[in-house]
Amino acid sequence: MQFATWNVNSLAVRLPQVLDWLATNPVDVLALQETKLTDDKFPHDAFTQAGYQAQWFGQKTYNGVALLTKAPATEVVKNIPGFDDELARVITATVQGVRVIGAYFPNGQAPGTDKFEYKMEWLKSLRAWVKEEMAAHPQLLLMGDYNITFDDDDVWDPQGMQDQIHCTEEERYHLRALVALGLHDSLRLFPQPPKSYSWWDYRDMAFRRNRGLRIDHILVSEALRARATACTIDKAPRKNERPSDHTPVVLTVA
DNA sequence: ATGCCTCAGCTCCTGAGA
Repeated sequence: MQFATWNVNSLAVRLPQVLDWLATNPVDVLALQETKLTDDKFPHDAFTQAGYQAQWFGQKTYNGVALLTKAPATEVVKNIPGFDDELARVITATVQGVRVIGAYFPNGQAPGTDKFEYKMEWLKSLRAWVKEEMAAHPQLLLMGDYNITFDDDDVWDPQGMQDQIHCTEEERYHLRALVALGLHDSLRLFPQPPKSYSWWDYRDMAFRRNRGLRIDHILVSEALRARATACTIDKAPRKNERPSDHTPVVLTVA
């Protein structure tokens, strides 16, 4: 069984690329972020024709998340229960016995801003809720665009980005606190090429120069870690014409 | 350079992303 996450930066623009990718990477679950579509505009027919059922939760202009699944998705929850949020960032469902949380974590803009404070509050609420979900669902996976790096290995220029957004100690504290619930960073369960990133700026030929960040993650519960056999970053879609600035992360479990 | 690209939209500039 395979799970993947991909921030597509507008599903309206990227739909053909997502369909192409699914045709060659027929994963069981694909979590999308930054669909940037209101729910009435979600292209569910295109996914149905491709053999995927969809659950979606969007809004105008920004944010928006979805889960594409081969098998039916049940117990669907949108956003974080108990956390009042105007922004569409989280979608959760049970698929083939696995609790799947797809999330678009807040960017946070810069330390000291209102958006950074919102990111901290959001992270706190997410953690409380993930803890509850883990108690109810031993087989659990939290994947998406975290907008946080774990450490210097996730950053092309650790010195230049020290204490900058995605790399602050406060953000990393919250990321480690999620792990401390009993989750595992899938990618690092397996050997990876050095300088493995999931996002590259559109500017300055950043992808060609591999000036990137690893900010898209798949965290898995202990029960799912025991089943994991591979985790990879697929850089191929970043080479497309009009690519998303993010590229998919893929987890394989037995 | 509070910029460099890219995307959405009250669209020919601005806000936001990361």
